[in-house]
Amino acid sequence: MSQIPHTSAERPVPTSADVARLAGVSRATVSYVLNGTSAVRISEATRIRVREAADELGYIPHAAARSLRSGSSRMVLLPASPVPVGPLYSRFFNEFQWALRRFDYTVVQYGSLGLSPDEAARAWAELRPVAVVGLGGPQLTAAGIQLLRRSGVKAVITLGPEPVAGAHALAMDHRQVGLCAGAHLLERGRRRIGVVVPREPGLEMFSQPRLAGVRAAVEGSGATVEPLALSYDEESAAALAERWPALGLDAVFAYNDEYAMLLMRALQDRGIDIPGECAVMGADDLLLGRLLRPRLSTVQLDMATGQQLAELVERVVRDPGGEPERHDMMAARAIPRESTQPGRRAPAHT
Amino acid sequence: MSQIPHTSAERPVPTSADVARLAGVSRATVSYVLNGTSAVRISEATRIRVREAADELGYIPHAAARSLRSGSSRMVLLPASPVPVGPLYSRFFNEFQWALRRFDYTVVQYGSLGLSPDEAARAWAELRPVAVVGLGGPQLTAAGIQLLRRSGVKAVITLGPEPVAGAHALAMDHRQVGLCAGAHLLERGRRRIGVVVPREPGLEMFSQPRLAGVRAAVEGSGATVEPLALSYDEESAAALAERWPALGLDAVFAYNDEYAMLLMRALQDRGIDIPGECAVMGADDLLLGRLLRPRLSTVQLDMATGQQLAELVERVVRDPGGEPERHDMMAARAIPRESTQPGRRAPAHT
DNA sequence: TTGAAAGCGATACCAA
DNA sequence: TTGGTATCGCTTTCAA
Repeated sequence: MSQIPHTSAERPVPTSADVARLAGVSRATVSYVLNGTSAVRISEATRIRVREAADELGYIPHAAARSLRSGSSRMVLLPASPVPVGPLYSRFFNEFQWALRRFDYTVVQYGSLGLSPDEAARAWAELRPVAVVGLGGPQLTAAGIQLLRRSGVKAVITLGPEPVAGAHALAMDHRQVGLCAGAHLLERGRRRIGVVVPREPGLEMFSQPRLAGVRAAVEGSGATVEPLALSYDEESAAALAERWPALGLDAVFAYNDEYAMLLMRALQDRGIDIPGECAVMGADDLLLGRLLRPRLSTVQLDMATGQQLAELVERVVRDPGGEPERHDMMAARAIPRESTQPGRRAPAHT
Repeated sequence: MSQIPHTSAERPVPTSADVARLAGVSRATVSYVLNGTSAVRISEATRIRVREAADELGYIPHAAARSLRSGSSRMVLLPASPVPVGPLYSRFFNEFQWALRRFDYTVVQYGSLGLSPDEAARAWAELRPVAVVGLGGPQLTAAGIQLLRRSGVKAVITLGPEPVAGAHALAMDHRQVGLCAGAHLLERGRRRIGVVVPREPGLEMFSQPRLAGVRAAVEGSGATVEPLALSYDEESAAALAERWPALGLDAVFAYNDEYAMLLMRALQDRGIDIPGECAVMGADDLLLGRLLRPRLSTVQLDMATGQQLAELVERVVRDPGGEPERHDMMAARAIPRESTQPGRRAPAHT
């Protein structure tokens, strides 16, 4: 009864039936025109009428209805990372999404913070994506992968360092990072190497392989490796610096450039000379490493390109039957700078 | 004909009809049991039979079918940011998603890199989300918002500094940041203030209001404000430092802590004393600012909590008719450290 | 307490 | 060249 002025907010959302009615054709014809179905020939006049009707109504197809009917969603689901990703990952993800869109996929990130792996997998499966691409480890377990496959997901691809049963893997082997760092420090004559392992949850997936890499690098050299837990705050760094003399280390690989900066500052504040008394090495080659004094030696990563990964997705979706493939797609190399230089004191500040 | 051994990969995805068949009941009963419909009483025996059948088949409901039938998706869509977000935003987003899930929403991020605003809005609308929450500005335009509303989106909420027509706004007014910084620098006796404006695209939305805030702060004080374009790389910073003497500035507000670190290093390398000759101020209160020498003064932001935003979403979805609300939800305050201290030289390095 | 059946929106086969 | 219609998986009203 009461006429609501609501700026027409109550107007129902137009469907293809509305378009058909306005254009004076059937819904089938609307579908043909709007999807450019080549198997059927429609007169130019009708095409135009349909298009105009769709425009006038502001018609937008309903993805759920379409995928229900067609049986496939062309949706690629990426479990969103709960930890802030660095510029490296960010660039990779952007590339990846862009490449997937060229293959006509819809890319969607689904955050599952606070969900158990099983709950998360269930939630993802409800969306019936055609592919799931995520970090392995706690996020994407073997059980979760099985569940996804049962609910019609054609391609499950993990990016983690460890391949997971049942999924294709784009193995970004972070041991390479540790190997590089370890080899570089050995070469510089360091013998007692500390390795920072962040206390922050969710990072074990990267930190453990990096630690293992350092261990592998020093294997048989007589050098020793000492894991050092560190939280990303000043107190933790200060406490570690306090213990430093007792540890008797002459080098430290600090997980990444940010932890390296944190620890290096704490060590310098305790009067420990870098690199004279202790070499410090980071990873990820962030800009900040070049801004520090001494300049921070680091490990640079070449990650897989998003394009490559998108091609893998497309291939696996097309042929879901194949055996899980495993691709190694990470190269690492040491970038020596001042913080690991042998036999000299840090340059004085200007 | 040909029996395919494919590890049962070809097995069709179970539907509620399969569950019904296995449990020996109708699909209606399955729906009642699995959704815990309270209006209908089902005997305990059947409930158990249905649950067991569902478990055995690994049945997972089809979200698209459900939302098609029910007419609403309970999906909240967040346009994903193409630029890597800092720890501040990351924490906020996590909180927000968590809170939304408590309201039984499904949160999905949709990246639209390389899509025009109109194309992006169309792509979002196809998913028929119940709400869209995004940064305003180039991402979410007035036209896009209208399109979304027409396709049934109940709540469109922008987070940007500027409210956009037709959307509710949780205005995070970044002018506050500039105001704080400007006021702090004035109070410290600085008169010629440079303001770094990042050249990186996508940041104007924040950098322009921050600049405007500084301008507002110095209004009438006789102090001057000089915008300084800067890219996030060493060359750009070195070039700016080169021009520094000619600029004759005695303070600079560097957009955020990272740009501040970049510029401060370049200035120090040119032999310019911080804060003696020039005060440097950052924003976002990152850990790295405390690790620099001199320690970096900064502006700390209190962003809206995710809980608050989730409540706004829920409220607007429940009552979509209301006038667009505008909430101001950002407070900022200066955190003075060494890099803006008056009348003294930087402390010597140990 | 349970089942039959309508229908959400879009697509594609078969007829006309 | 175009239209009628069955169908995808699920919810929900109405009957039994």
